Amino acid sequence: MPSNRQVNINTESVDNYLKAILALGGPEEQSVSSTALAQRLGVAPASVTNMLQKLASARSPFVEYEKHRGVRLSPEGKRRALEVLRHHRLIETFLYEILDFPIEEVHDEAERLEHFILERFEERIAAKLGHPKIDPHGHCIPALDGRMSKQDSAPLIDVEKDGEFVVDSISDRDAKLLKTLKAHSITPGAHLRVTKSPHELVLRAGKGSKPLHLALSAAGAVRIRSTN
Amino acid sequence: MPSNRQVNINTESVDNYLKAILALGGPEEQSVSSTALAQRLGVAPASVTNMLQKLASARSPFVEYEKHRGVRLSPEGKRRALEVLRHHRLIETFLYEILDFPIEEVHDEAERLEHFILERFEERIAAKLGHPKIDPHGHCIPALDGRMSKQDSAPLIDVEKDGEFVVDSISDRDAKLLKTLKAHSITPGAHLRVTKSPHELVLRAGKGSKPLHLALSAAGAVRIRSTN
DNA sequence: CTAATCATTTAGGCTAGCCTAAAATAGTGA
DNA sequence: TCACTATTTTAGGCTAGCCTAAATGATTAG
Repeated sequence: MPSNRQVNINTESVDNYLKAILALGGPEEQSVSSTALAQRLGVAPASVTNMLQKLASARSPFVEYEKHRGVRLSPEGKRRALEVLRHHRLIETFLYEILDFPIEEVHDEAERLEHFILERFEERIAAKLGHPKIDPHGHCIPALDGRMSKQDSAPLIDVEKDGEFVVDSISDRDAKLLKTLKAHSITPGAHLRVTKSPHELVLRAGKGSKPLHLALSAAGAVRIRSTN
Repeated sequence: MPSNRQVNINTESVDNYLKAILALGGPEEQSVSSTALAQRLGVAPASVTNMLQKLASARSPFVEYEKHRGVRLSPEGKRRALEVLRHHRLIETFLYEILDFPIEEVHDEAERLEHFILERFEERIAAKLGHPKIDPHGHCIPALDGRMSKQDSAPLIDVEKDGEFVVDSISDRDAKLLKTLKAHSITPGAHLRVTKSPHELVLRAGKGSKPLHLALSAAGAVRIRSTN
């Protein structure tokens, strides 16, 4: 009696694992460690191992996983991860544009809703919004087929010398930071003058807005591109 | 060591039980049997008993439950049930009005979403919709404080003699029926001529629409009021 | 090249919510 | 009233997803 029993996998939990692997793997889709996943998802490393084993041994596996060597998305896993990301960003856009949510609140609400909507819902809000390509944080929204244009931007933390840039995007995971940045008019598309000092960056957007002193630790959340 | 351990209750499941008790108890809030609940929720009677015991022994109980005598909502349970009902009906209205969903699809989608939205979301869509009092099926939407105006209508199945009526509301639980009714212009507010025969009702709405032969078994889904 | 450290996996447990089968209770007709 | 039937509850099991503690594997400093 071989142990090919069917294992049921809770979609919500799986989605969260896949999204985390997508995000942590970065654009080069590097393999991701259990610990990194555990930290991001707020669960114990042992729980991650457990789930990865399930994901890898499903009928059509969502991940490629070798013991002790981290995990990568399979093509199927990547497809699903991008689908969830598309849901997430469309919902964020929708909450912001149609329901007038403040920018710093859309992430948490979208996080909750993204698992429970069907294609039809997605289709309708995409249509209602005119099939947007960018969400209110400046992030690309994957197309229906999973294609997503490459980001032509760099994290603010990599800035070498003082200068002027355009804000490309801002991570949605830290609501407080998002609110602070908004209060200083630092939003996607804004022009930004950056002055570097040992422990912080000083940011100035537009003219009327006060300069913002940003700890280097927070500067990874903002991506910029050159003004031209 | 007393057994006063804290029991965690999954909100989604609880919500479904509370909604079912509210619906089956009717406007007089009669006590509801395990079997009726089991049937409506699609679970085994034993599962219902189990859950009712949990609901009744929670810190602030959602139901009043006596073995073998059915179950009623506690004030707290009623409050929550009406809150979920409000969510459900607001979401339905929203899907129909803003996202242009076909009427027969809004129920299932709302069913999925209603558990996962926060007050803030509810608030926004209520505002966006102009604080509607009636959903697209003709059902009252409970107010924020749980108050809901009494239905001044009767089930179509109670019609004694032929006559003309106004469609008050239509149950959203049978998508197929909803679609059929729509095709015959039988929607909330429509004028309806009803002809009774032993096994069916014949319904005619407006002038251009064909008469609909409706089995008595389906006639509980439609509520009517008198034309005046 | 070995020992210490760090990362990861295994083993064993827990809870929620469902199930089935068996036991108990309530209701009813003779 | 008593037995029969239908309803409801109890008892015992299962799975998913989490946990902790212990064991194992990988890596790195001396």
